[in-house]
Amino acid sequence: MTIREVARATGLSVATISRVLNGLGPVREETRRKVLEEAERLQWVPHGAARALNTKKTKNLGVLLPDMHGEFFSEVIREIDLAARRHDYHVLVSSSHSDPAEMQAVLRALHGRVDGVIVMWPSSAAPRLGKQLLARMPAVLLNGVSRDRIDSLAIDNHGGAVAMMRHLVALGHRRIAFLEGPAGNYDADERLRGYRDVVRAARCERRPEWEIEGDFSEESGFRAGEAFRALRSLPSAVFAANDAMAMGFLSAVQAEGLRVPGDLALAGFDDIPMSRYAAPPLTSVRVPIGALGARAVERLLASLESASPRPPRHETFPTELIVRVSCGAPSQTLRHPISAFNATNVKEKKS
Amino acid sequence: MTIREVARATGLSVATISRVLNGLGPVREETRRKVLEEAERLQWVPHGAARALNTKKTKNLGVLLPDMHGEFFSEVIREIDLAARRHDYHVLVSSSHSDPAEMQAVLRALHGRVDGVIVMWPSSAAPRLGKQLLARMPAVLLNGVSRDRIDSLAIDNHGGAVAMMRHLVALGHRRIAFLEGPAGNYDADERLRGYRDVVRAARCERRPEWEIEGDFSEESGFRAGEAFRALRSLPSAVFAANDAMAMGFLSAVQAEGLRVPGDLALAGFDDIPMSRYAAPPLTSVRVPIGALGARAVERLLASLESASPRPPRHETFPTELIVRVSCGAPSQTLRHPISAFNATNVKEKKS
DNA sequence: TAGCGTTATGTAACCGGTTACATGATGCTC
DNA sequence: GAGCATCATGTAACCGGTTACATAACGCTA
Repeated sequence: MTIREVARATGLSVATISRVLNGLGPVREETRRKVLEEAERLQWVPHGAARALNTKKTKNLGVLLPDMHGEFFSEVIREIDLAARRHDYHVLVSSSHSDPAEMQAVLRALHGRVDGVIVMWPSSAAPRLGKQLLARMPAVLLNGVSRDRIDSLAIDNHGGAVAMMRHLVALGHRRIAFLEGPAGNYDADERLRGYRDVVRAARCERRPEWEIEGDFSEESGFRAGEAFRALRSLPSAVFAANDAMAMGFLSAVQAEGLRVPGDLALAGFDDIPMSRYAAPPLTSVRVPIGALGARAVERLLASLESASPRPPRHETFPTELIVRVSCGAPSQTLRHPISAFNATNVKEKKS
Repeated sequence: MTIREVARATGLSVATISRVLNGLGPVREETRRKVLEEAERLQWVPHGAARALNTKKTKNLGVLLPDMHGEFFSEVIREIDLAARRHDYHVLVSSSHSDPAEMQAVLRALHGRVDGVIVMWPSSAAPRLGKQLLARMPAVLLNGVSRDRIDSLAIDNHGGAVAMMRHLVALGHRRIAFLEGPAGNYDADERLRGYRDVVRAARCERRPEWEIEGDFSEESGFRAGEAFRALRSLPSAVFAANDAMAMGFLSAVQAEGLRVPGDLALAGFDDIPMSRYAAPPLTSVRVPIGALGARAVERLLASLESASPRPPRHETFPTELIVRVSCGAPSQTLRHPISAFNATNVKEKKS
């Protein structure tokens, strides 16, 4: 079933069929109706690849995600898909990439299948490779700051961590441990940096053993919780780099008989849905996942649809402190504004 | 940068370039090397749409998901993507469909963009619409039994629910409430059916108010937990149709001072990662998400690659009872075998 | 050295749309 | 009624690959 068959069935030419389909050239109302009727009757749908070949627009967006699990990623995909569909685009995902070379291979294979890509690559090594990888394809980096001339969006990880630490300090804590995310992960590193900045600024007690290793998984949090008792000096609060680890940690220390927040304050990051239902409900930092995905699509489409190349922009999304009872404070929500919220140009630099 | 430019640069014809690329016809080793070198130097990658147009293979698979959140969907996508990539396919997702008409529209738009689709449509209404929707595109139904001639895969929801109920009965419970999933959802309905079957078979006490409404969300579980006290007659156990609701419910009843499993046994379904870290760890029914996704891909590719149409098959995946302490039993794992595990032909019927 | 099979490569049609340009019909003005 | 603008439609080139078929070169045998 091709456009030519529809043309034959209606006694018109292929050009007219195409015009009706795309609402372009002038077409008599009667002709238009006849074409639509016949197309419907023959169940004809234009062939995506054929169309893509000469318009050079596939109406597909690629989404590349790192090798990680969890609710966070499903939310991002969901929001991206919703935003894309509003603009008549489809989403091609490729998840679970651990290694730059593999990602590059996928990126090449995407030539002619997508019009642009949204790349989420939280490895700190990303910026250096960004330019080489993405030079030939319009792209938006999600959650990895680019030092190249590529649009990018990020969460204010540092600001969120600082806000949480200040909250803990305000509650009187000076002995605060940090449960780290995977080394080399951009989000994890930024959150750690925020932790350290406040530890220094607020003259908190500092001990190397209070920077505990983790990898963002519930299990690593659980293991950290099991090992917690063995610390030579116990902190009064633990700030986990994400909620999943906080939940695992919570489960382990409660099994050991520790009471939260009575004996120990606990805080997380991400505010996943489950955190509200933890026992006790978990104080966390909310991350605007949906807004992030939608904005990435907007940005990408804007640069696809504008003829002239636009200067790359970097945008940081603010986070929000969600105070529940796991740190002993009364439940409330504090917005945490950051100065860099409005889009700011990244200063260009030679490659 | 097209194949013709590579041809010009090497002094060869486009046919030879194409042959080298696809490893087809006979090519001199020296020629092959020259082509590959030049392609690399010019950064040439074949154009997906052009290729798709005449091979009639896009090497893309579509995945249509319903309008639901949560870890379950991200796992399914992940596994599908991994399996697809092993076979050199890409995955085009379209999520958040609530309405058959909308889904049909997307399905049409996929013509010429994908070679086949994996459809997850847990609405009980799906089977009737399946044939009309999917007649023109190779498809595998995930988690919705088809009464039409379409391949399908499903979880043994009924068997899993029965196993859990028997476990509760074996622990001495006769007053068991069920926290339902959304009405019309296939998984939810099957789990409810399993609950009712055991209630009847084991002569459990029956009360209409013990079939509590829910919609699979944490929040609906939480609300059910808040309302729990108001029941005129309290059950000794609650079986939630999924873990997310169980977690919400747990949070609410614990806040009211109920002890689990002391005062009340609680069980879930899905065995999401978080369930292991609940306090108390949640007894649940494990669902083989990964295997399901991978198998769907295998099936779809098999029917794409075989020339002759193959008879549609329906396959049910077994579940596994995961016993933790939320029901008061000692922690252990029971496999629950079902008779229908091996693929069985769905009997064909006239449409 | 003619004849033939085998191997390496070239030529051009084709996939199913879009669109620049050509053509034909119609209505309006003077 | 000739000239011209406007509208509706048709013709055919083109997008960038693949592949059937043609051709050229080579080696081998009789």
